[in-house]
Amino acid sequence: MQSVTHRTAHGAARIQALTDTAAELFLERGYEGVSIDELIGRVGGSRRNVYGRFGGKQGLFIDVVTRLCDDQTQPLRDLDIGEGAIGPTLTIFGKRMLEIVLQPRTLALHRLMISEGQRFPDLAQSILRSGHETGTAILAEWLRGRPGLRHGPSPETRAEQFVLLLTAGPQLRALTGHTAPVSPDERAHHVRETISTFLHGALRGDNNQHA
Amino acid sequence: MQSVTHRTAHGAARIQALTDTAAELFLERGYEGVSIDELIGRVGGSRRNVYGRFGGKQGLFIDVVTRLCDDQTQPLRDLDIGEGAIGPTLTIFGKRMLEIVLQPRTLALHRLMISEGQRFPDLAQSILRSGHETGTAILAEWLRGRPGLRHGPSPETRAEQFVLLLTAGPQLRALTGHTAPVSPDERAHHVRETISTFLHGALRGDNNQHA
DNA sequence: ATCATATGGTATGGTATGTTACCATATTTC
DNA sequence: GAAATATGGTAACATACCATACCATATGAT
Repeated sequence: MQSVTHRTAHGAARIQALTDTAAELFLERGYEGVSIDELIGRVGGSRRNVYGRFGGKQGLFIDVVTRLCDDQTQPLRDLDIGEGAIGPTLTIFGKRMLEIVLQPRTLALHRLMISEGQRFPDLAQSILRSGHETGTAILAEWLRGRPGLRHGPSPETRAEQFVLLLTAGPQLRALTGHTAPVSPDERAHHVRETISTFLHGALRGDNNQHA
Repeated sequence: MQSVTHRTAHGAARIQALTDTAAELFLERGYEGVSIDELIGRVGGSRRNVYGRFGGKQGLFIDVVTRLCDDQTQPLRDLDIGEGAIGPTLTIFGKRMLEIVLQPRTLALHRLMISEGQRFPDLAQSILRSGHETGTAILAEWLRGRPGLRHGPSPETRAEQFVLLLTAGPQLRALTGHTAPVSPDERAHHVRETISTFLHGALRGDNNQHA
């Protein structure tokens, strides 16, 4: 293990390239699908950059995925849903959220969470928190204190219901190789269907009776 | 490749034990996590049972997972939801479906679908069809021709919405190591919340207006 | 009873991989 | 300018693993 300080400028750039390339490779093929040899072959430099700075393959993986989690959280935090009526607000939120979830990087990170969840339990939870849970928390905060919601489930539960209703289907299809709703029209249609069910339910002429 | 007929009784039992053990190991550790050496070590016999009958590790994996798909479909087909009112019917269906989804085997198969989906695309779709899609198809069939549903999404879409709303959350938590709703009470509560939102929506005093 | 076949057990080839070690060179710091 | 340190490149070590081959034996078919 070498000192963390005293980085050569060239070395710092090398480390940057190392983590960037490692991120792409890990996202594409998972933990076991990437060999240090190939990684070094692409980036250049020597193995000591991996073992000296990250303590090995596992350390590199943890470092890379942790960074990917931060990157994933950012666009969710930037998602400003404003103060409009509930219908338009959910439309804005839904379109943006669906867009983020269906990005190749988000999908790959989600796959990583499930594939390597046994080997790296803490990482799996970090991914879940930085993605899914952050999205629902933002929506829950908006829903809280908002009038007009039916009694029953908490805002957190409502928010999770909406997010799952919105994302789970397309995400599952994308992960299994089916084509997800790719065109903006298809996505808008899906968002509309989701909001309709979420707000009004499937029952016709429902007037607040119980199930 | 040896003849498929002329199986010794002893040999047939050996093959059975081979696929059974392989199923457990693959479900637990994935494709790359299992070595032929360990498999043979547990079951006994020789490697030729793998290479002669299944053509190698990939063949064994495909055979095993295909069988697991059939096993997974069976309890879904046995799920008789009868002809009752929509509320009680969804309760029955929801409880049973949630129970099936949260079984360790179902969870492991779901994880396999996502982990090895790149290496075995056809298998991933088989798993999706035999599980998720079979469940939604059964519910969609029941919903079709049923009066009282709001216009808009098709029965297939409605059924998928219900199934995702019901299963996606607990499944995701279970796959990432969080504790899923394990006690019958927790599950019943989750089913109730799901049905409430699915039937009536989140909006109070909703009287069929559009979003 | 005899022959064909399936099976067991072991050995072997070849490849891939994670990890550590060593030495020469370039770069930074004093 | 000199010492300290980071970095590059290569090699070596130790495993692990898939796949195939070979021969002796047990089992089933005729």
